[in-house]
Amino acid sequence: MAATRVVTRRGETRSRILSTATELFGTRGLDAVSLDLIASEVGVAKQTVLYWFPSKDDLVQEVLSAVAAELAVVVEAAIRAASPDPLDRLEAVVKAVFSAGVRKPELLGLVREISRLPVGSAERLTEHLRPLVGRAVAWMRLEMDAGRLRRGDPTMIVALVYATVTGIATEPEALRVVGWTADVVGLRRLRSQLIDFVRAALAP
Amino acid sequence: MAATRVVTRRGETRSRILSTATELFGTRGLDAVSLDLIASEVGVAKQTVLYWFPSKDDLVQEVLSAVAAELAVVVEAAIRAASPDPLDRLEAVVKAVFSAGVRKPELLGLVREISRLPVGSAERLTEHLRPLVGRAVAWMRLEMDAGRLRRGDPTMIVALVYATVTGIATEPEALRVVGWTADVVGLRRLRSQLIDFVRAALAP
DNA sequence: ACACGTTTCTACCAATTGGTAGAGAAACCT
DNA sequence: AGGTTTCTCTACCAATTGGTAGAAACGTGT
Repeated sequence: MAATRVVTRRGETRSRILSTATELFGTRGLDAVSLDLIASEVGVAKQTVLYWFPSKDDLVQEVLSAVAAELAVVVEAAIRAASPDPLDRLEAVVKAVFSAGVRKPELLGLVREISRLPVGSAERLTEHLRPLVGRAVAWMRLEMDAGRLRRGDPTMIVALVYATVTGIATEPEALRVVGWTADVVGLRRLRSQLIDFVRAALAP
Repeated sequence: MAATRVVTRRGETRSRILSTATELFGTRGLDAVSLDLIASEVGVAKQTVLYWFPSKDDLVQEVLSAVAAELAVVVEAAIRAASPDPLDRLEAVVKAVFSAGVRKPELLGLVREISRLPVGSAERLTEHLRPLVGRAVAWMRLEMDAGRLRRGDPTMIVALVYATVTGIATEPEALRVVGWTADVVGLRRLRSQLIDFVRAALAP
């Protein structure tokens, strides 16, 4: 029986592999996801994956780059759209990141996995995010000096906000310990408390 | 050549396997750590591991129980030692958990891994932690009613504090993006900012 | 019709995985 | 001493891992 080949647009296979890999890596972890799994999920042979990405490591690198880029876009858009008041701006970013984390858990899941990436492999992610973080720190220092944000070490504060948001957005399982449910109501409640929490922590 | 057997106290091998497994699982993730690795780290054959723990899953379960128990002890001790003022008490707990996380990253690392544990497997951890969380929520509600803590949904607040502390304590790699260094000075600075952050977020 | 580059495939491979079977020490008990 | 239980080992095994070699299908230009 001759295998009937589904006609696809040029390069489409590649991008489908990339997005499937991103999702799987982000939700289950890099080690737990095999090339076979990715391939079967995409509906293709493992060797097709290895044709587009010479090795698993190459695939991981590209996934990390793509994730960092997407996150950067989300944050930038939120900043640009928000009012100049620092707490409003912060709320906009928190909301945007939280929404992204809920819609695509793999985004934050991958960022959170930096710590157990093979050394040097995380560079792809951090290099992409560094300018974003740098600007956030500078901006925060400015607002602190102007008395519109609570005083503190800006770099640590950025890190703390990041830890809080990603921590809360990536651990629905852990939240079930406190009786939280992942429905629409639960999500709204969680988001509103998250924003209150961050606002209270940073109000001058 | 006859293998010379090192004389060990009864049951010592078992506990050595357990603690080594805890450390490896917590720092590298459950999937990334093989029985062979654990065995060689302990200095024993893989089958010795399988003698004490009939399967990898059994080992994981015991590790989770042990971790949960240890965390519970740390938290309880901190609560008992602290002054009754809610913010002081909270600070004591945050300090204790943070210290534990720095001293033994695997503790919080494993808790953080709940979300990607095989379903039902996380129960061991959550069951151990549930009473602790329950008491924390009840206590927080009381203090809120008395006006000594900022108002909010107590369960969500507990979750947020947890997310903040574990997030910041388990991601030294991510912190390097903001130029943080993992030396004594960096750690002290991080801890002080973390406590300020949580205090500010919860002060009435 | 044919050649040629692109894309996907089948067929393998060595290494590693969790796990089984059973032998051989060591300690403990009459 | 001899027997039994406790503990650790060597020797395997089937399944899965990331990866290689190379053939077949496809589209395109001639």
